[in-house]
Amino acid sequence: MADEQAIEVQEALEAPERGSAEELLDAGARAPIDAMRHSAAHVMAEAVLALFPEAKLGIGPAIENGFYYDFDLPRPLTPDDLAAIEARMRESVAAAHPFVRREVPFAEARALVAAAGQPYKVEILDDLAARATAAGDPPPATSFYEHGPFRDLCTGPHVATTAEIGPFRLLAVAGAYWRGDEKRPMLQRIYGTVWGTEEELEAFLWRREEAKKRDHRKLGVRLDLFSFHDVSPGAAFWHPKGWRLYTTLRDAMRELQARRGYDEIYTPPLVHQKLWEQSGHWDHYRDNMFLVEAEEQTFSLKPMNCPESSFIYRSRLRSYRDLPLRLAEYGVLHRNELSGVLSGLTRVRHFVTDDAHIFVRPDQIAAEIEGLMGEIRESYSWFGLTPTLTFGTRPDEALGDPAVWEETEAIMRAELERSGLEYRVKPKDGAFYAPKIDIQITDALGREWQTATIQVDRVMLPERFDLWYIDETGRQQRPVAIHRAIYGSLERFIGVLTEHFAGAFPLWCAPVQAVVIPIADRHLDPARELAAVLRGHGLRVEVDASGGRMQNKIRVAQEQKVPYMLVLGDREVTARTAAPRTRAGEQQPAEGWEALAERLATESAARRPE
RNA sequence: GCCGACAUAGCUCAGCGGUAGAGCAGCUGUUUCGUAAACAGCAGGUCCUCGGUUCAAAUCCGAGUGUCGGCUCCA
Repeated sequence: MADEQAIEVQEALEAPERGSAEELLDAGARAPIDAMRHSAAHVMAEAVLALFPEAKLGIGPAIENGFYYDFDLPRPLTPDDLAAIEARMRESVAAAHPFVRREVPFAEARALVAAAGQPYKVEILDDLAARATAAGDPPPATSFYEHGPFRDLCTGPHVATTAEIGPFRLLAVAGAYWRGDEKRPMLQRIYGTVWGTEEELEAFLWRREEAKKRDHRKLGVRLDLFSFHDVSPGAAFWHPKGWRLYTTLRDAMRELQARRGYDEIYTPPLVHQKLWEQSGHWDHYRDNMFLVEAEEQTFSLKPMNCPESSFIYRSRLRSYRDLPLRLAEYGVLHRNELSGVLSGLTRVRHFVTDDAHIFVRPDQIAAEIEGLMGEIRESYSWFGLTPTLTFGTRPDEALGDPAVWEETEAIMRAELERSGLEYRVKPKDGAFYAPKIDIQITDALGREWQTATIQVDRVMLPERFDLWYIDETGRQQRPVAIHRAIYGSLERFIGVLTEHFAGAFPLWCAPVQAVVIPIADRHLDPARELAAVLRGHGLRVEVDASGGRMQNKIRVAQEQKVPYMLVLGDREVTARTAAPRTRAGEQQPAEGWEALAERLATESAARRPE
């Protein structure tokens, strides 16, 4: 059942560059990097005020990699403005203004910011006062930080002088609602990055460039995997190569699921309104659903599979002996995401998840989770990824008996421990109907993505859809419904993999596993024969029949990131061999066709990440 | 949805009031080549859509569509 959080494949948090230098001190300045970044925000505000005296200041915190500051300005900023602001900032840094802290009584502080014509700052203070009053406290003491001509309401801390701000760069300007509230004014947010050393700044900018190069939206076009068209925003058109990748990933998961005792089902994508009323989506999720009218009835494209799987569960009487019942479904889902948030494959309106609903008896929860951990560990090893886990516990407004929650959470926690995988706990971060384990992966550029999720639901599906089974004493019992996905959305997973591997997919899932390269046209027929031999072993092979030179064919295959290039010239044709070259540039000794086919097929079947 | 930017050949981009351009890819021909680009020629466009300004619009203005950067980080 579940609301939007059920299988939250869409909510991946892209958190660029975690860890690294964040908490490090700059050796020279001895200032924590956050103080440096926050100080840079002040310096930027100083520069903006110098250029736009009428600017109203929002907030300007340190963030991952840098800082931002929000401004209410008379006109939109241009890239030229950014350059001008950055130039003024450098002057301020060169002037080495000391940061001076001043403690100021509340009333005086309020008068100061009001006199300065800073309504957002006044609002911040009024909020603080209101909160203090609500807690029965007197208005809080406040502090200002000053440097040179600039003064800002601020708790600090800051570096000693503006000269201690490390190498920085302004990055972008973007709209941001005041306090993240779409009903409040839209401010202009300027993002910047600051680092302790020039090398770190360069490294950051390099990673940023590299991330741009690896962007799956660009690689998807270059590798001919998929395309997007305005006739269906937020939905990929899969080209033959992309679809090969897609089906290969899906079929690998199907193979694993078959081994693990899953059954696969398929339920209709178009479902009557009344189901959504029963599930609760009609009240809570309608805005995100695509509605379709037919004969004065309202249907919706399903945003998730859960409710319909309950029909299959209830299609016959279930015995305790039938459980666990593992129903996997590659259902086609549609969610009407706001047009502004769509982004390549990672934020789409149409997608498919490797979804499953597992119905178990309460005494089977632990064993099932243990099994799921194994599934996750195995499938992520295909890509050389090590998942990290996040355990979300009971939120404040949760459905169901707190005692049952506690019991479930205890079981899950024990299994997390046993799994040996790294995990963190986010208290109260569970779905409102189920504690959950979210799975994150960190890609080759250190970016973290959320993919899979496991939710142990003892309320929503079981109760709301009135599911039960007959126990050994003949009584009706509620099953537990475990919602789980491992890849999450295939679309998104492919987007993440594309960026992780920079398009150089492991052999086992590469859309084209080998290209046969005839040196001259007289080698074309043998090349086709070789390709047939390889295809006979289930390999995905192409022949480069273009009129180009061998060097050019290698270059093309190299750019297409094909794992193996099999060169065929006079020597090889005579000997019925081929000379393999890997995309890493390694030249391997010529090998007989059959032996080569067997070797590559074995390598492929092993599903190794390379 | 909201703020800003962008939309020119299959791809990457130039042109920014006066006859639509390049590189790559494609096609044709020549070359038949030994591990990351042979040579030559040809073809390729409602300059996103609709409306407006102008003698004249890819270019300026407005609306629409799509794409991109953001809209969580609370002095």
